[in-house]
Amino acid sequence: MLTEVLRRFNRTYTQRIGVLDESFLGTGRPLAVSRLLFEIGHGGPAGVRELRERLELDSGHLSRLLRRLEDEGLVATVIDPDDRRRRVAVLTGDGEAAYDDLERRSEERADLLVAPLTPRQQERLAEALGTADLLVRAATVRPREVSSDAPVAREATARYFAELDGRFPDGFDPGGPDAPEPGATYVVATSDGTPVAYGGIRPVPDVGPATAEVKRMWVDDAWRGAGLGSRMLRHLEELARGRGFERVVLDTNGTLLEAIAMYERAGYERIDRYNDNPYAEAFFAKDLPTG
Amino acid sequence: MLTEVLRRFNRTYTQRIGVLDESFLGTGRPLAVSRLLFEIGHGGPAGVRELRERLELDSGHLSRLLRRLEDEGLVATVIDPDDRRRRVAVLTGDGEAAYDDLERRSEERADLLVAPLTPRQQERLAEALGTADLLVRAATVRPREVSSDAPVAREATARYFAELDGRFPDGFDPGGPDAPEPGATYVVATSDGTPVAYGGIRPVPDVGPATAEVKRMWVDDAWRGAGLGSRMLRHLEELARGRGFERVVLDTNGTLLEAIAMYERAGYERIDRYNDNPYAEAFFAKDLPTG
DNA sequence: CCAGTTCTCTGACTATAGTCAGAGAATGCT
DNA sequence: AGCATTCTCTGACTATAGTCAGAGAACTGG
Repeated sequence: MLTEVLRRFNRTYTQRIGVLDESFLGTGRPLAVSRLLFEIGHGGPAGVRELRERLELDSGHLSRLLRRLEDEGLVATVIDPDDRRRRVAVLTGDGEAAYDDLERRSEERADLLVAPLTPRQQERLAEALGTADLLVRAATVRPREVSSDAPVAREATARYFAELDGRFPDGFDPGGPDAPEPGATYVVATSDGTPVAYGGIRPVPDVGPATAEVKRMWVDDAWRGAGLGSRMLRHLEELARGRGFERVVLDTNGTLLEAIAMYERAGYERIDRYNDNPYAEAFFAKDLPTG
Repeated sequence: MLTEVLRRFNRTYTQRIGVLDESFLGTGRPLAVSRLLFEIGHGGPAGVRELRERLELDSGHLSRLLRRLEDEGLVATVIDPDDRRRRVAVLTGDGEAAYDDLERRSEERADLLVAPLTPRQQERLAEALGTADLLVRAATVRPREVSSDAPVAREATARYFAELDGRFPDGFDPGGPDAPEPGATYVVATSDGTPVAYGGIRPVPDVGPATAEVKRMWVDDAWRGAGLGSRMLRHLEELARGRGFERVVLDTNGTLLEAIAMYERAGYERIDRYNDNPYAEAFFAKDLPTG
């Protein structure tokens, strides 16, 4: 069913919306060059390496595209002072102008495309595309293990703490610097380089035999409702199981209602307090299926 | 707002869903060739002309692509007996197989893409994409005047009558062959060649001075809810206004509730019966703004 | 019947995309 | 210090996409 819809949409897309790419045309620049310009302009200065990965281009190819933008005076490449092998591309003044022009063109195209729709219908379209966007992005994100002091991990942790601080009535204080917990393993899911979901497990032998604790479960606000939390939780459970744990426990605060609902959906049962975490109000456990 | 969503989605699309096009790759054929094969396979034998229009290809380019498929033994082109300048492309046995292979590949890709989502989420995605698809298609459809004996007009009329026949408690009988009404003008909106909305106006001097009647308003079942009916109605009103009419009237059957609701939303008011159409139960009129 | 039009095809290109090997500088590791 | 690795770039290609003019056959409308 879905695949059919997807393919039908694919068709509609290439015929109708795909025209947006043509806004790249009419600028006198080929598509690949415009895309590169767009990518550099989008997130400020960008390392050549990163551009290559994001656009999935061959290094020779990218190099030539960059050269072309340089020749046009739209981009300047400078050597990265931290690693003098690397180069970083920055938009020049003309480059900014060309980027803005690109933005304007694609907005015009988009406006033109949806002009025949009523405001209400445009709203529905925006909502539908937003949902589809979220779900597709969520589907293409994969959790991966990460060291707790990797930049993404630090960023995820900071955002996790910030969210707790915002949601707890009296705020949240992590209490001292973020010390690595012994034996802990962290998992992060990223999209375009920024963390969107995070979580970890660590052994807690004093709570029970073969028991692990789920820590720091966090999902980016904008990504809620796409099942990332459940997937992350399942992933952590699998990870624990693979390391011989037979039971996972976790604690959480009473204000985190969605989280609690999610744990319950995932088969977690309430247990008694097993630690002295002042922020924890609810405690859960789940036996992992062996096999 | 919407344009932002659209553009964000555009990005997601090219990065994630667009990968579906890569299913064309791995077949050893370039994208354009595969797309052509897909297009020919999709709707049975296809005239070269139609293919050129649907794929928006240069005639030389298309000719070469076709030649390539012929050399591979996937397609045979035969002269159209109705017009010996034209040629029609048909899949051979091997072509059918290659087409099926293509279908299978793109389905696999789609499955893989959405595999991490739960069934519920896949449903939501399908619904969102379906809505977006409908609205985008509806937005890119434009009404155009058409002679009442053009094939699309005949098809639309037949489907209109068929629908009435299905919805009226005692069926519907157009009563004799479809005679052209004097002075009537018909408008059709097509998508990929098939009519999706239809309607017409004709002068009815005996009902009132400078008065036109809206006839045969019809919107394809699958396209309801995208505002096509209202757009068609507005288009007909504009047409009437342009021809000097100052008032439009119309009749309809009581079972066509959505239609009645639409007329009321559009500012139509109920009037007394003005004809002896046995199927008509409700009568409406609207004064056209002059200017 | 014939002048103009339509349709598809070929020839002759140009532009764009993409690939692969290897050079030269910088860095990391031991 | 020295060796392997990483990073970007150039050279040398091939493949794909897209354009334009014009030829030749077939149709159409007076």
